[in-house]
Amino acid sequence: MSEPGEKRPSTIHEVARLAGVSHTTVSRYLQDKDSLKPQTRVKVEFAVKTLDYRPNLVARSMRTRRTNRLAIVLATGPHFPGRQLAAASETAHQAGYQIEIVSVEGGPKARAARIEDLARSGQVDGILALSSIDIGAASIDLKTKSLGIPIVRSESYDERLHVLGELAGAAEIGEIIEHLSSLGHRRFLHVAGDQSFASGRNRKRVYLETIERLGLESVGVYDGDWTGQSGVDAIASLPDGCGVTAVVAACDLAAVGVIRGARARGWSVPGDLSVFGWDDDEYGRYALPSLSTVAVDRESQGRDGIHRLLAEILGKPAPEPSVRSVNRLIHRESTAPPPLSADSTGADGRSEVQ
Amino acid sequence: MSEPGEKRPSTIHEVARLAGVSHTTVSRYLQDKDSLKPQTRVKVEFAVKTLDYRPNLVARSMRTRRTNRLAIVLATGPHFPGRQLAAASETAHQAGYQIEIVSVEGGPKARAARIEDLARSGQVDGILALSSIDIGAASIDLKTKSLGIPIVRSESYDERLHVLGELAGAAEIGEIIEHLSSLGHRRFLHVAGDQSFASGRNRKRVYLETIERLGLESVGVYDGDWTGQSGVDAIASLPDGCGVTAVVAACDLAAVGVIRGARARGWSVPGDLSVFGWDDDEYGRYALPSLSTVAVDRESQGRDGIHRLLAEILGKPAPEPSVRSVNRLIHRESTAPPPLSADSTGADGRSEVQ
DNA sequence: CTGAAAGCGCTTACAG
DNA sequence: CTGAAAGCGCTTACAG
Repeated sequence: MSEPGEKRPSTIHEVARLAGVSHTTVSRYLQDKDSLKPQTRVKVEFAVKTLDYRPNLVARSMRTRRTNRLAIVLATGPHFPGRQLAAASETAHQAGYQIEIVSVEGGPKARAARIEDLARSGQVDGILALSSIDIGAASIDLKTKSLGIPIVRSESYDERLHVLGELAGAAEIGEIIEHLSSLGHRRFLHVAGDQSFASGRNRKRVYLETIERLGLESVGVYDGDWTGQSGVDAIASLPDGCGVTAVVAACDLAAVGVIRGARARGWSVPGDLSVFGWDDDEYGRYALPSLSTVAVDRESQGRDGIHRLLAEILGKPAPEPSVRSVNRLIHRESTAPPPLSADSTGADGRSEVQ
Repeated sequence: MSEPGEKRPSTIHEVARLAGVSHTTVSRYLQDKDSLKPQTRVKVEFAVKTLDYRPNLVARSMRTRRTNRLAIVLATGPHFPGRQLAAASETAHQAGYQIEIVSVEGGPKARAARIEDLARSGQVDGILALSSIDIGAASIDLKTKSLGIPIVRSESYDERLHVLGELAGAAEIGEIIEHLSSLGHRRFLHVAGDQSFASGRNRKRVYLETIERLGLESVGVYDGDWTGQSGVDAIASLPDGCGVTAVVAACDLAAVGVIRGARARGWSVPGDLSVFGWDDDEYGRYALPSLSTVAVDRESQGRDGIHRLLAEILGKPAPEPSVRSVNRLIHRESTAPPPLSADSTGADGRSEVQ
């Protein structure tokens, strides 16, 4: 292991010796170069450069009881929150913090345990749980225990304000249905996301409530799992002649599956069936037909999450989100008015050739 | 900051006091419960449980000079290596290591600097750079410097063996062209990936070499950037009557763009134009037409990367990859023999309605 | 099998 | 402006 060229990193003492000062002075230089008299500063500067010295961050943390590191926990899955992360990293770096991403696996219980270990390991100053991870009830346990460091759950602006109550974080599903209704659609299907995720549950609930509120009809909810296959299966499971003309999918991938499933039954999209997704994934922009969807302001989510976490760490009041995060509907080729004969998805089937 | 309910985490000394033993004994208990005599062990066990004690990992690391943490560095981008990460995490956990994911931003220079800082911070025992990140020449600098900890670059099996020489990591491009050629295709187009990535460069090089080797024709290489738009633009840039019948895209997203671009010119896929992607993204499976592509064995990549890193850390010889990683071609609806009249992508254009 | 002592590499009062 | 001393919470020889 100790090979010839392998230098051990130099310590603050070695720098001090080379500079001819005490290690206290070197430490001071590290904290604030201007606290040294110029002549001393030059000597230390030289020694640091010569030895290419970097402070041992573990030792520093041990002494200061701070790490300047923030953990973002998430579950690796089909929907990796890359854009939230990028924005969160940038925000954290600006505040002088490093980000570490920790993926936690297993059930809610195992995940909560892992988060608690992390919180109490002394290795990070705070934890941001992206909303894509579901620690559910376990997060309440975490709250009541004292973990020593703040844990913040990233949520959408709407969820945070609780303004929309039951609609929290899925209000756009209501807008989608209203829009489709205004185009003339009356019979809907929802391909739900994994119900172990809050986002999946909320979208399903808002779907049902909006159908009810507007006096529309639902041919049912297909309990999917965010996959393309669930979209295919949802359509395949529909009885002939059900008369559905619009599908609200919980995510873009499921929506693409719905379109494929529709094609397999000879239904045209959007001729016979309108399909709405959620995510604004890049694929949907180029798909045939391109996908109507919900563009999520992931950057704000990541940014605001870090801001709230930093506020808690520093003991400041929770900040107002800089900009109201906008989850806006994007209308593309997969939605249109329903066919004149509302039963084109009925028993007689195919109204489009290939 | 110090709120009423906020307990400070307990220390090994407090456990020792409660158990009526020395903190040395508690530490010993933490390392190996069987090294204590049963009666003592019970007392310590009780104290640990009562105080819900967790060792401060920062202090432990400081003392042992090991962290049992591995960093995986990557650049956040359109192709997030979720599956490699999941496999890498699992492998690391089995070996008793925690994984931390660090995203490094900026140019190659800035990224290399960030990696060096990390390596010398004492916060991790080793670093795995997923091949999706390009530290290029900077990685050589990193090698020559002594960073104190091992850094391993994750590469595909082929890259590692250097068996294929120039074809490293992109051999499947050759297979794709051979297959398309066997179907009767003669004129090709390559939509290249970002040339600042090794994978982008290799695929382009193998494309050109294979075209040459098989005596085929290329109407050119469109220098793309992994996006769907680059696929659209590549097709739009083609002169009328160029006679191309097959497109080899550097990734699935570009391939989807190509299909959309073809449709915009009235070309049918695969009727007039065959399109091959690379990635086996889930979208391509459900797209219309579904996408022929290359399935990458990302799990093996992640697993093998960690195995090699652990071997270096422990000073063992580099392990043979458990299974030869197989990047296999998947043939779906987007490829077929060329049209009988080979100039269907020519000036007269549209051979398919809608 | 157990305890007293040293020390990992830093930072931060406290003196001067 | 600078230095000597204490200490962050652990682990690990070294004695007993």
